[in-house]
Amino acid sequence: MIDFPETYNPKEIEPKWRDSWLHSGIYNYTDTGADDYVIDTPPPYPTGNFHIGNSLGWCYMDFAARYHRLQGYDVLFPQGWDCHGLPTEVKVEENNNVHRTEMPRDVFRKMCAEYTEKQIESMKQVMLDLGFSQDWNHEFRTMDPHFWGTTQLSFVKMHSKGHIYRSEHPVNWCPRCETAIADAEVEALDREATLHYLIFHGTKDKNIQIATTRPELLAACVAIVVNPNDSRYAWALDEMFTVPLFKHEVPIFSDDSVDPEFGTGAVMICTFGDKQDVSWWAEYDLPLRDIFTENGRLGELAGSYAGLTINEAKNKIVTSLIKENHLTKTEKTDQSVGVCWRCDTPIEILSREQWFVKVDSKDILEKAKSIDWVPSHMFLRLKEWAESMDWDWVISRQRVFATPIPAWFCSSCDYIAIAKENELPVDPTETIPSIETCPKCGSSTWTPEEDVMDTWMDSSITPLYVRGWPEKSFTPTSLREQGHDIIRTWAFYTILRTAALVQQEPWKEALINGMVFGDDGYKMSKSRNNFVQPTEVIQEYSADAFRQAIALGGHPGSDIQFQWKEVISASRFLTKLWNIVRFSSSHFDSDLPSLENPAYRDADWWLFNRLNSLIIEISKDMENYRFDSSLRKLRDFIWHDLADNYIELVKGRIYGEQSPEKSAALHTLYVTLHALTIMLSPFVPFISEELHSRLPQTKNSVHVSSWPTTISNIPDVGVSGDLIIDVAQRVRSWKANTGMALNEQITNVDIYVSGDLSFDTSDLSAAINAPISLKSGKPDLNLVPSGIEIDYSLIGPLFREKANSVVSAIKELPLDEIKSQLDKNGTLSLLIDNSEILIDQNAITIEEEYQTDEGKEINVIAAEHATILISI
RNA sequence: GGGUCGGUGGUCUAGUUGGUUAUGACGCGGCUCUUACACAGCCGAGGUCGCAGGUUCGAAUCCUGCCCGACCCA
Repeated sequence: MIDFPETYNPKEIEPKWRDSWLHSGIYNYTDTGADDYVIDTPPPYPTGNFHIGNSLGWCYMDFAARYHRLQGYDVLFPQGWDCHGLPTEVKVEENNNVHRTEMPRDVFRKMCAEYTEKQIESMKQVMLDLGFSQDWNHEFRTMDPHFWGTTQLSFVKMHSKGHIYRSEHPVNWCPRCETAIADAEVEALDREATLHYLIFHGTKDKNIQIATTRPELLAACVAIVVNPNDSRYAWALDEMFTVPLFKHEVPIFSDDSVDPEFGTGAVMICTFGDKQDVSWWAEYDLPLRDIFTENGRLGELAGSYAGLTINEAKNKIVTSLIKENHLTKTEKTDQSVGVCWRCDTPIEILSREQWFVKVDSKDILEKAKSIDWVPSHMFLRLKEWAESMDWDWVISRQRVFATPIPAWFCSSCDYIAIAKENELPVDPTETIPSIETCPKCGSSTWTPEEDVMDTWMDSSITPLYVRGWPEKSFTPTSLREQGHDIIRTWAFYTILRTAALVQQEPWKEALINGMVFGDDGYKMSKSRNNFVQPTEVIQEYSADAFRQAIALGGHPGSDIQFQWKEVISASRFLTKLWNIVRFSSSHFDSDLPSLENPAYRDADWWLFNRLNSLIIEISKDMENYRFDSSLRKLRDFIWHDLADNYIELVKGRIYGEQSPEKSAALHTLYVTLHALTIMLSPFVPFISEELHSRLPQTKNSVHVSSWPTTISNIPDVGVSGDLIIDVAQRVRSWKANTGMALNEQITNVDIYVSGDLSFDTSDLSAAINAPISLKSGKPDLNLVPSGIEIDYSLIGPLFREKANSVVSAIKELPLDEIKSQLDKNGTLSLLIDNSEILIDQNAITIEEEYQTDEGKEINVIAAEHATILISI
C-alpha cells in the first residue's frame, strides 16, 4: 500500500472522520428488523460545559452503543437536553439585566430558550469531538413544545388515574429561589449553631426551660414536647405554658422521639422548624401558626418583628429575651440544616397549596428489582432511598421557564379544570380551557395556574419519549446509563413515572458510573488546580487517547481518577498500533483477503488460536460492560502477542521471496488486523476507522461492520506454538543480555524437546538467525537437580495438620536422594513420627538445570518445554 | 449515627469458587538505534495485599472487630 503516512496524526484524522460520520449518518437508527438496542440517554442540563464527569457516562454509552451495532442490533442512541430550570433563568436575568417578574412570561421564556440553544451548541461540539455516536435525528429538547406537550400529557394521564393531586401540605421552600422544592433537592449541610435555653412561664406556678437553636420561631410555637420517660417533667404534662414575648399559651405532651440528653430534654414545636415538627404537628393535630413569608422573612404573626429576615429576627428576639429575663444561657452545638441544592440557601418549611405526585415505594421497588443493575449493589441505593421516602413528591414550582401545569381555577368556585389530552401542549396563561364554562358553577371566568412543573417531570419520561409513547406501545428500553449520585432523583423518578404511566420498568439494564476525580485523587475544582477538561486532553493528545484513559480508569461503577499517565500510555499504544498496521500493509496487496487455502505454518495457527480466545473473552467482557478488562486485553494482545511475538517471528517470511508461506503470514496478519480494528472500534473509533479503511478490500466504515466470529478449523498447535514463541523470546533476550546484536548470526542452535514433540522451525530459525536442529531426548550434558517444587494442593488436603511437617521433611532430604527415589519407585518415602509415609511423584516436581562444562563454547537456556543449546 | 463501596510496589490499577513465586501501566536505574515503531526492545530495583484477631494444612481472597477514604442518607 502506498501513501501511508509515517506518523500517526490524530489532529488530522479525528476531525476528518468526525465530519464524515456526521454527514453520512451511519449512526442513525434504522429498523432492519433486528433486535433493538435502545439507550435511554439521560439528557444533560445545558450548562454549556460538557465536563469530564459527563464524558465518563457518555463514553460508557458510546462503547455499549458501538458494540451492539457491531453485534447486529438496531441501535438507538438518542441525545436529549434537559433545558428547563432555575440556573438558566438566573443566568438570563444576569446577562440581560432583567427580572423575570418584570416582563411578559413568553418573552422571558424566549430569552431562556435562545440562551439554552447556545449552551447546547458548545456541548454538542465536545460530544462530536469525543467521537460519540448519537443519532442526531433523535435529538430532543425538553423545552420544545412536542416534548413538554408529552410531559403535560403524562401529567393529565397521571392526574386522571389519581397519581397527581393538589392540596395544602407543608413543603420544602427555598426562600431565595422562592419556590417549593422536593426532598431530593434538599441537601444536608453541617454547621455550628447556638443553642438557646429559654424559660417558659407556666400558667399555674412552675416554669419550664426549653432549648432551641431557633428562637426566631417563637411566634410559631404551638407546643412543648418531652420524653415520656423523663421524670423531670412528669409534673408538667397537664399544664399550659406561655410563650415568651408573644404571650400565647401552648400545651405540653410527651413523645418517644424526644432525646432527653439534648439540651434540657424539653423542646418546642413550631410550624415549622423542621420535618420533625411537621410529623408532630400532624400526629397531635396541632394548630398552624404560619410564620414565614415566601421570600424568607417573618410574617404578620411575628408582630413587631414582622418583615425582618431570619437572621435579623433572631438577633432582635434574642435581645428581647435577655431583656425580659427569658434567656438563661447559650451554648454551641453542631447541627445539620437542609439547604437548597441549587443555591445552598437554608430551606424553610411552608404550608402551601401545591401539586403532588403520590409516591408508591412498594411499586417502585418492585419495578426496580426487575432491572438488571450494573454493578448490582447500586440497587441498594435506590432501595434505601425509596424506603426512606415519607413525603409525596411536590412537583409544582413557582418559576417561569418550565413546563406549564395545564390547569385553570374557576374564579367563582373551587373547581379546577385540567386540560384535555387533545388541548396539549397548552400554556394556561395564554388560553382558557376548552370546556369554557365551569361544569360546577357555570362561571366562564378562569384563573390560569401560573405554577410550572419540576424539571424532573420532563426528564423522568425520557424512556417513554424515546420509545414514541403514547403513539407506540411501550416496551422497556435496553439501557440507562447514569451516575450513582443521581439514583435518588433521575433513576427514582423515572422508575416511578414509568410504573405509574405504563406499569413497566423503564429499562432492562441500569449501568451506573462512578465519579471522576482529579489526578491527585480529590474532586476536581478550579481552586485545587486539578481541573481537566476533555477538550484539553483532545488537544494535547487525542480523543482516542482520552477514551482509553476513561475506559481503563476502573471497572464501571467505581469512582475513577483521571490520570494523565493513562492518556500518555494510551497515546503510545495508538502510535504502536499505527506502526503495526503501517508495516503490515506495506506488504499487503489488494487481493490478499481472498487468498485461497493459505499455506499456514505453526506460528500462524498459534496466532489464530490466541485471536480466537481473545474474541471470546472480549465479547464476554463487553456483554458485562467490563470495558476496562476488555480494552486491557486488546492492548495486551496487540502489543505482545501480535507485535512482540508474531510479527518478529514471521519477519523472515515477510521479507523473504514470494512464496505460499509468505502469503500465508500476510494473510494471517490481515485477518487479525481486520478483526482487531473492529474490536477496537468501540474504544478508539477514529484510529480504527482510519486503519480499517487502509486495509485491502474495505469499502464500508468499520462502524457498520460485523463483530468478528472465531475462526473455524484451526488446529490446536498448543505446546508447539507456545514453544516457538517461548524459544524466540528467550534467545532474543539472551542476545540482548550478552551484548549481541539481535540480528547477529549464530552458528548453531540445538533444541531438545521432550517426547515426540515436533514443530516447524523455519520461522524460528529466521527470527533468531541461526540454523536449528530439533533433537529429541536429552542433551549430552550434566543435568543436576537444582530445587524442588511442591504441589500444596495435593499435599495439603492429603495430610492436613501434618502437611507442614511433611513438607519440611521433604525439604530436608538431599535433592539427589529425592530424585533417585522418585525415578526408581515413583514415590518418595518419608519417616514421620516413626511411621512411613509415601509421597506420590505428582506432588513433587524436581527442577533441574544443565551444567555447562568450562571448556565448551556452548550456552544452555532452559525453556518451558525445551532445552536450548547455543553454539556461537 | 445508618447504608453502600473501597484501602494491593512512589502513583494509579487487575486479581477473591482459598493452593504458598500478586497483574499491568506510569515513574525510576541500567543496556541496546536490531530493515514498523527509541512514543521501541531487553534487563532490573521496588509490595509485611489498611490494622488486629479468627477459621484452615494453607488467607490479598472467608469470618469478626477496628482504623482510614469516597458517595448516599439521617
